[in-house]
Amino acid sequence: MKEVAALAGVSIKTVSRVVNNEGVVADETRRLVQDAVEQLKFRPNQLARGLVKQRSGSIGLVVTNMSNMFYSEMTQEIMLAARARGNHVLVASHMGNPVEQAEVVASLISQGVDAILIYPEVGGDAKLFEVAEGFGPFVLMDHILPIAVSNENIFLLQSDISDGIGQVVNYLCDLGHEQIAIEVSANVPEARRWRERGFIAAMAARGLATHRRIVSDATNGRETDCGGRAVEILRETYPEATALICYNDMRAMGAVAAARATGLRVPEDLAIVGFDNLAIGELIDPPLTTVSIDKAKTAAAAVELALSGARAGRGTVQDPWIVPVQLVKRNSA
Amino acid sequence: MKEVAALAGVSIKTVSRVVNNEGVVADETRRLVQDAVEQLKFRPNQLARGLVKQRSGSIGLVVTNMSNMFYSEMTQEIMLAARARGNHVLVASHMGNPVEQAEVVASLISQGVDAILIYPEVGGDAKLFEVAEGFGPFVLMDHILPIAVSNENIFLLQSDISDGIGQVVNYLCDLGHEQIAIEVSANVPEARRWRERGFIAAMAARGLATHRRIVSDATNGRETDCGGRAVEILRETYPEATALICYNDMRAMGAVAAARATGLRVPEDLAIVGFDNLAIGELIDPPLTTVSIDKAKTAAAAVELALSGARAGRGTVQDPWIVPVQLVKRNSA
DNA sequence: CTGAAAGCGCTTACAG
DNA sequence: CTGAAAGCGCTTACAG
Repeated sequence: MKEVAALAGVSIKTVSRVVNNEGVVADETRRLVQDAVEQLKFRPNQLARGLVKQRSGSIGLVVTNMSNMFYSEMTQEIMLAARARGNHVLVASHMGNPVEQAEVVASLISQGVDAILIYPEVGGDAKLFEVAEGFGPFVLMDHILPIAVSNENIFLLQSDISDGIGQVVNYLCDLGHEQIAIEVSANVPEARRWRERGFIAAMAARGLATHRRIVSDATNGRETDCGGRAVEILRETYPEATALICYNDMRAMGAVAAARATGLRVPEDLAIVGFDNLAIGELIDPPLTTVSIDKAKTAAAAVELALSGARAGRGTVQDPWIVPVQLVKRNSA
Repeated sequence: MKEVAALAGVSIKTVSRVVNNEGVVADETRRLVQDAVEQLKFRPNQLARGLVKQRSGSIGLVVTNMSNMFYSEMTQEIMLAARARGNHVLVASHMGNPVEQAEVVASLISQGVDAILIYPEVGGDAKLFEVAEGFGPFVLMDHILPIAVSNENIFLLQSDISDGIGQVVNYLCDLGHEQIAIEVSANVPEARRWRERGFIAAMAARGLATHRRIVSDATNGRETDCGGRAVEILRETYPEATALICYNDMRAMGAVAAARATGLRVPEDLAIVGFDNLAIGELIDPPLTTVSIDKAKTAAAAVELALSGARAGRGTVQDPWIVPVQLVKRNSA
């Protein structure tokens, strides 16, 4: 910038003005500066800008594991939404490890991100909030706060899971299913109840009391293996089940593969429903019946919260921002 | 830092010394400073540090589209490799658009990334190098330079595609296939030749001259649809083919789904082979035969080039860093 | 072993 | 319409 100013014969302040297109600059002066900028291939240093403006123009995104397609599809949408508003995104994964999660968040804050979007690992909240104290906006995605938190920098954005479960249950019941199992995650006490509550309520509304909860976390942490385990457990503990609602599409795909491997026809012997509406679900055999969450809309909301914080006027801890959800009927159920 | 210095009763330089664990500091002074750091929950501002050190501690990663699982799996590995060396990663996607690609790269550079890892869109090189002029390290992944470039800041890292194709061809030939088609991308002149050359050479080595190239880019840009189109085109133009080698796993999965939809059994009527060894390939029916690229090793190499540049001593334009590749035999061929 | 000065490349708050 | 000064939060290159 100093060089540009020298070449154009003006002060750096004037260069700053034309580069940022702010204030009033004489047309001729502007042209002079623009020429110098081109000639020197000058590109403003956003780091320096960020230092004085106290905002870096980048937001941090923390996911569990990018290999789970849900996160990669969401990441894609979040990148697009962020870029549409002139921001970058720094991604990191915590791999389901609360310690790693806290470190990664601390590191992102140190790096100067303006906000953090995170799919928190359940059980890591205490450490997380300790590390993020004083920082914000801090947007928690699809998360239920286990503890009362009164931090006006924390925001909540959730898909309407229990409504989704309700749609699934009604659909399965309409199909004639009466023995329905739901797969939930072992180390997710709150989220489990979230799903479970919706499930039990929806079943009760249809006059069904017989159902079963399957806890199937695979020790290796691979989502698809969890789905496979769910089918095994189902055969052992609840063989009369005719339908299985999986925690997400990755697991549902694992469940479909496992069912096939044990000679079960899907959906004739066992109907399987997923959650997330991943693109790949359309391609497997049979195409997956699932609950679609609007990823573009969710991403836009997340970026809105990240950039506007409290001014967004939504998504507070008291009143989470809920994104609606839609059943997609295909052939696995 | 100023506050910490005040609280500890030392100069900010001393605080800097203990925070960065450099130079010599008296034990007592160190303790004083550490206490102040804890009390104030001080976290060094990496932006400021980056400004003076002229390195931000983050590297940019530009992929085509995170929804393609190949990129998300690679992103995961790159994040891990970067973090292992204390770096962050800024991700962006160019969606196959050369203009967007150039903008995204310029923006990343402006943002102060220390290096850029990119899966370049073929045909966008001119614009890309113009925008990246003077910047480096600039690591091009799985890319062939269409033009001679003598820029010591540009590095090349590639999977050994043609060896992979060779392994596939030999495997298919051993299985008895003689009519083999390969799917390539339309707007990828160089990369096309890369694959094609390996393919033709391998076929010739087995004494086979009959083969066919399928160009099947779906207009909507969805990889899986490209694979579907490939099968359609194959039925129309080369029905005697018994095997199809797809450009990648996403396309292969689309091809499997399309084959199934037209009543073709895989692999009995049509053997299908992918490329990339995505996790999901194991789960579809039939499990995908594919070429595995070592993503962790590739990511480590990429980050090495990004951080050490020319000092890595490998991966130059004249002598690209080639990562070996391995056929994974499953049931789709 | 410790600190004062200068500066990284910008912007803010003024003054002219 | 334009510019000089101060400062964002650090580090570098010194001096003591």
